[in-house]
Amino acid sequence: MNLKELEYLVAVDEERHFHRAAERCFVSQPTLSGQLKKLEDELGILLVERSNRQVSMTEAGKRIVEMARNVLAETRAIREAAKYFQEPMVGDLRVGIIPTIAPYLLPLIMSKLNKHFPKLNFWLYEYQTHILLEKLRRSELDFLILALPVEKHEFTETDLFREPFVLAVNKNHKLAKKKMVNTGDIANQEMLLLEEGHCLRGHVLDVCLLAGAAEKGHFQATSLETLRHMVGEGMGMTLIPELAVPVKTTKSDVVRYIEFSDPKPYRRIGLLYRKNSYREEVFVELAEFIKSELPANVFF
Amino acid sequence: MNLKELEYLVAVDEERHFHRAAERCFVSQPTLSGQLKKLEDELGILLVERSNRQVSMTEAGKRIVEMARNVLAETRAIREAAKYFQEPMVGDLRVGIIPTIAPYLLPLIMSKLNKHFPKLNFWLYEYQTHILLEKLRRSELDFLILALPVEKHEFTETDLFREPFVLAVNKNHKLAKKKMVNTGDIANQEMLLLEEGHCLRGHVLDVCLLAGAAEKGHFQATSLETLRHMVGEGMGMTLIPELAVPVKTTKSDVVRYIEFSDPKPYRRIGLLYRKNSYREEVFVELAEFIKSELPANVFF
DNA sequence: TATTATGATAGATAATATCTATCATGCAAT
DNA sequence: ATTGCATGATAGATATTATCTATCATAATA
Repeated sequence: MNLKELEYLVAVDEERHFHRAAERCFVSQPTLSGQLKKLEDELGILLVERSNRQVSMTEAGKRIVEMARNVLAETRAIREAAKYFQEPMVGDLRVGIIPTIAPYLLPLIMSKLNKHFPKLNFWLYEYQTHILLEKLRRSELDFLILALPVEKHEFTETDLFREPFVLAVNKNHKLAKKKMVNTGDIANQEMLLLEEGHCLRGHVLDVCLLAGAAEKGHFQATSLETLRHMVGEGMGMTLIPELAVPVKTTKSDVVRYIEFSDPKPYRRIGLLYRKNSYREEVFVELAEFIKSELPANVFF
Repeated sequence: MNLKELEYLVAVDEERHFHRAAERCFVSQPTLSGQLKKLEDELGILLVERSNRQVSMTEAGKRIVEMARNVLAETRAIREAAKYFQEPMVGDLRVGIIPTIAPYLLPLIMSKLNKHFPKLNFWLYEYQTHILLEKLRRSELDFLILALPVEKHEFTETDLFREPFVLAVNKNHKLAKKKMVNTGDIANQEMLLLEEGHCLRGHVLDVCLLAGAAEKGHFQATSLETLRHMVGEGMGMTLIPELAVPVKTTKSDVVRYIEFSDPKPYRRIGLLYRKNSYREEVFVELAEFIKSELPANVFF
């Protein structure tokens, strides 16, 4: 068995055609045929069902081509790791961020990140936590920025900051004039929440349950911005994470944002990457840099 | 890059000596030296630090040798999978079982399993759940028999049976003469429990908390048999899983086992294996067979 | 029945992994 | 300082094998 044979097998699985598969591997069709046959002989089983009209994989072939893909992915990873060791802070970095952080955090840090790590290319992907975790596991992403904890022992967590929640109410609400609120103020209130799937929904719900507030039924929002507009329409109140609060608010704004007095409710935001990732040092350095560039209001 | 180069790298890492490493790979030392150099040239980094007196791995080498090991492990898995497809019900099967099931379940099924699957060699390993899960993840074991659920999304669960708990009391205890008990009977009682680490401890504790019983302090047992003896010594009562109850009990036995009336407390016992394991069919067939051979008292 | 698409086979060639023999280096004992 | 020893590197020859071109075999289709 060798890596080329496995490449040929994968190519045949994907092209379902020996000639095209061979072309893709930059070899002639007899070469590919021969090497594939050699692999089958060595393994003692038929992997590919050939007929003059169509190519298909046997049951064994389907299983083994998956394993072959794993092997090839790992060899790619070796090459990438080698490149990294040649020069650590160079190359592509695929970053996953949850939708309730991305639009508020990225404008604060991206230009600084690009300036400080000029040879790193950041590829940004925005998905909900469960999708990000799956993509991280499959090595489709290199690290994530999301709300902690996630409690997956295959990943390493690094804290970035604690983001306080702020109460968002309509300007006509009786709480709108207060400078500060405490959790007692929202007891027995009904809260607008994000739809299922957003981790923020769960965190806000936790705060609400603790404070004695409940979810306002039939009003689940699909994004934080929708939620904000719903508050603006006077449909209810909600909790907004600090970074999503506009920096400047004027008296004409229909939504008022009111800080909580201590102990403030908050969520932990952090960085997540695969344990023993060879780029661990990069991630740690990134985390340190991001921390140093954050506004003071997320450290309290 | 090819598989042999990776083998040579791993051998050098393990032998820390080019000649011995070459011997292990059945090639001459110049061959190994040359191929390793080729790998380093291709990757563009030094993997092995050579001096006349000692061989050591560079930082990059340490990381990459780990990845190389992964690649080689996966190729071994391909070969094993191929063997499996040649003849599915043949070969070695490494089975992990928790200590509160193994000594009671295995005598009931092992001889029948060996008769029914004569070409399968069962290698049995007894550890607590968290160790088994780690070994399963690392492919050191093929499947587990343990208490469900474990809620690891990388594994597939298959139910085997529901094992009722039975109350074990000393023959002099006031409950000893009852034919049946219900959870009300153990309210406010103190229970002897297994030490931390055994999943059975948690399950029994759940039942106790629900029934209003509490743990008897300072008396944690290291095994189910110790627990049974402690009951025999009159130190207290406990819950014993059905399969651990002796088939025949006589009036002279110091421990009395009393069934619960419905709804009986129970634990789910099942089979666990890695998702997408190519041997899934074997495990499903094994589960079916085990189910068909179990005594009726674990199905209720 | 001829045509076409497809994978298999044969034999030659190029690439390369491997071998043996030897060298270069530096530590250790004298 | 000198010699011997252990160890990895190098050179050149050889064996292995991956690959190529040309051709064949097969079956579906017109």
